[in-house]
Amino acid sequence: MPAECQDVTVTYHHGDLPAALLEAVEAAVAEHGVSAVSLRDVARRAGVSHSAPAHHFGSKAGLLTAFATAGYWLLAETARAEVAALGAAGTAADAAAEVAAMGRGYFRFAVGHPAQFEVMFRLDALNPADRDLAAARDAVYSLLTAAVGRCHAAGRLHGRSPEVVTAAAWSLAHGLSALWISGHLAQRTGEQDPQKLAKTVLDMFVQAVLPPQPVPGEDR
Amino acid sequence: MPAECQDVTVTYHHGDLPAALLEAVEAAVAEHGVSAVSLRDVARRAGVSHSAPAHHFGSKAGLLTAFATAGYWLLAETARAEVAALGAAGTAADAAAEVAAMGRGYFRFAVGHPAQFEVMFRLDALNPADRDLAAARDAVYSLLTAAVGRCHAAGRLHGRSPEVVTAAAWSLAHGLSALWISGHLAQRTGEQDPQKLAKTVLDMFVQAVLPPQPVPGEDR
DNA sequence: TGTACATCAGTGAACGCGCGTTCACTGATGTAC
DNA sequence: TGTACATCAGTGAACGCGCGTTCACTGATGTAC
Repeated sequence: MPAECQDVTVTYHHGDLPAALLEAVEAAVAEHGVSAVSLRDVARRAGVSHSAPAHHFGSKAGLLTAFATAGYWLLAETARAEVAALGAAGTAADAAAEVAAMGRGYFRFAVGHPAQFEVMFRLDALNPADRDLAAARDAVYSLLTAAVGRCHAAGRLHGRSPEVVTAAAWSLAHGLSALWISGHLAQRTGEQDPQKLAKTVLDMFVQAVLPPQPVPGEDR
Repeated sequence: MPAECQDVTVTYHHGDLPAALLEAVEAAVAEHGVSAVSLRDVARRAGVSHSAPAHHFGSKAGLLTAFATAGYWLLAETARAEVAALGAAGTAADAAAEVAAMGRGYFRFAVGHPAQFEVMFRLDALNPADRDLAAARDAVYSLLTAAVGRCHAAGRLHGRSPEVVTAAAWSLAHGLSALWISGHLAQRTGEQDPQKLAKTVLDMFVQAVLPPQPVPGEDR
């Protein structure tokens, strides 16, 4: 019945049903909100019997946990890509610029995959003890702490604690993402290009909090 | 049946059932998470028939919208109180310090009423066109824009756009709140006192982004 | 002081619904020999 | 090349459940006269 499957030979074995189910979750969340997602709805979207998702993921929480885990990996990839784009021009880049780039990556992922981003932080819907989820989360977090550590080494913390700078940078990127997705920031700032807003805000933060070694008489 | 009602004369008319229902929402959300809240559960907690909530609030979305609206008013009050506490010592305070105080108020509200804070941003569960909700939201937002405006007037924006500073401050406070409530920040920073963490982060932001008129040769 | 009446708060039975989970099953695939 | 068998993906019927909403109702309150 789904249009996109018309020309595909429908077989008993799907091929990669787990992946198809995760895509269906994205669509279902985007359409009806996280609270309205059901295993049966997801199965319907994937064109599969309603008990198939439970077969692969054990339970509703299992399905959402897998979806969130995939989200963290994709977030890590997006942040890394944004940092890599910095170095395209040349050399081992400015550590502070990397922090800003990661913020942009975080934001880009969130805005590009709002449903997934939301599920990642809907803790009451996930299996809290899941190992894979924790590993994916750790991977993302260590990207940020490493970059702040590099700023520290480069003498750009100006006496501030790395933990505090990390918490601030993470909070800023997270808040930007959540408020943009919810529509609040778009409504209040009138800004239409989310990436532009994020870049402006993040650059301001990095410039103010992680300036280069102070030059006497510097103004900004 | 609820213990706290034992010594109260139970009458047919409750007195202030709407308020009691909103308190029950808080408890229900805190216990089972937003997704698991039901009108029937809330009614049960308030010791009232399951159709009473619909009588007062029209629908489930109506109940949650009223809960969120009350949250915005309380948030505004908390932020104002934190600013007022600044002036206790003396005079018309530092505009930048007001921004930090509002951030602390935002955070204090969120941590003190996590269930309410969560519902306020669970847009898919609210009546989006509700007038009272919009008015309460506006009240909160205008507190922040006014404070940033005062910073502007005091020459503390250093050429930055007020809109961008506002977006950054809001995002930072919001991200701090969301990440603390979810437990992520507590886990990663090891900090146990949320207020202390918030104060440190917010002070750092304000000091870096909204410094006093630059003094030649200043370092920090 | 007493009676009538309008108003509104709260009730409880009934409805139809979609849900998550379970379980015995069937169909397809691949490997061993 | 062919047969047997194990494995696992996916099925579909069945279960019991709690839900939101509706609606005719009853109980309490207050006001008019």
